[in-house]
Amino acid sequence: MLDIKFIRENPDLLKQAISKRHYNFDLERLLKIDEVRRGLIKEVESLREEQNKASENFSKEKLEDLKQLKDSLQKKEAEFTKIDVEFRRLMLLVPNIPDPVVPEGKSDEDNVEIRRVGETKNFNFKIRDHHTLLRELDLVDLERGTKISGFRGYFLKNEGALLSMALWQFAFDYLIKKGFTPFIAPSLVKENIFVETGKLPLFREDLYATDDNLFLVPSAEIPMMGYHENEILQEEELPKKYVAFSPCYRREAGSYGKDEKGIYRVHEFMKVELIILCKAEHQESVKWHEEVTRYSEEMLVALGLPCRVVINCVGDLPFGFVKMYDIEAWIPSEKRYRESHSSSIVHDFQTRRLKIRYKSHDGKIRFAHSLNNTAIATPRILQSILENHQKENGSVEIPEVLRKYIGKDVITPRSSKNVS
RNA sequence: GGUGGGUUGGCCGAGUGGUUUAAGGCGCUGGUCUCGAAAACCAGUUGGGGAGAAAUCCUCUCAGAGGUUCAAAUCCUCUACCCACCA
Repeated sequence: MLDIKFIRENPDLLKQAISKRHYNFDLERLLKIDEVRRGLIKEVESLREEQNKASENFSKEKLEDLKQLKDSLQKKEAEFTKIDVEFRRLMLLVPNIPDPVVPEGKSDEDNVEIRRVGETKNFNFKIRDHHTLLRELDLVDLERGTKISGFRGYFLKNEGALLSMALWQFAFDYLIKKGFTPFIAPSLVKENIFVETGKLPLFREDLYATDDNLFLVPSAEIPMMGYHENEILQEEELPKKYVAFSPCYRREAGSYGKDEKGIYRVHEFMKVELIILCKAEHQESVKWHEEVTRYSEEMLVALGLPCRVVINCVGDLPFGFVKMYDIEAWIPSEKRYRESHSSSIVHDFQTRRLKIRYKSHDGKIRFAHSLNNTAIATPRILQSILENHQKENGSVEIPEVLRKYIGKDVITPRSSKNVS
């Protein structure tokens, strides 16, 4: 949510943002309602003042006057409530303003490359794609996954399971060294937190709901942003740097037919996510954004995965975000980079809804800025790891940094394994 | 699942319809005193909203929502959470 005062004072900026996003929103109507609402606040409050004063000097003779006063106050309050409900409904539909550097565009195809990191390998043999490697190395069971979970279901097994846990542990270890506090976050979360993080009321079709008014989170961003809901922090406490593991659930509505095979696009996956709460300055947000994006790149480099960073175009920029980078890992079989990470600047869009504030050194209370960034997402990243580290004989070398967690160097094909 | 008790400011805690502008204490901040500190004393100390150039004024905020009343921390209803006991 944006500040209504900001909207009121910068209607043109917001109009630009709305048209840049090709978003349908009647700003004039919001501004009109804001004006009417403020007029009603004034009227209601002056009636209350009158009533407070009259009640202090209560006498039985004036009872009839007081009753009339109460009556007109209640009518005015009802009028206000009606406008206020509409005002708040509209405020939840106002999108965040994209950073001026965000390029125009409709979909991820219009994202713009910023840099490439690492060298793509030239294989001097015919490479296997990750579907083949997963099958031959017996790392995933899609048939039984579908039997149990339905479409896009999967079981990770053998080194597929071990590699996943090693990746989470690797990401945790790496980020703890960078000063992040580790968490395991809840993945069943109340509706209001989804509203406050900007995932509702729009985009309900992307979420799994339960019968208990709880929703399954698409990212630990949701519970971790809720963590400090309704709190006032001290400026010295910032930045808050959190790294959280959680299962993630996405209905992938509207992606029928996309990536139907394999483990790239699934309904349930695991993710290590980091969030940062920092001072309410754009430069501070930018600084941390660049910083945490680099952490993710460094982890990919350590895993031996070439990648590139793209800046997402407006069409691929979520409703509440200001600026987003995707990091895409190299997929040798497709000869292209594919999204494995997202790193975003949110400014105070979520913290304003969540009422996460801090008291700054000048004594003012401000809404903190927030950022979120993928540290590692499994099983998606396995695709890139398996393909990039495959050898001619069909085995896959385990990235050096993960070996200590798994206790072996190479994953060998099932045929040469002693499988029970 | 059932019954009872509870939820008050940063913290503890008083308060059962109208001088409560929420007593008192602790903590914190500033000041006086002091070479400096402690103690003592004085003052300040939740957060939101509206009007205003500002000073300031008004309004809401006692778990949350609604209700009764001229008037609600206080009475009523519902919800959430905590504690105890029962099944």
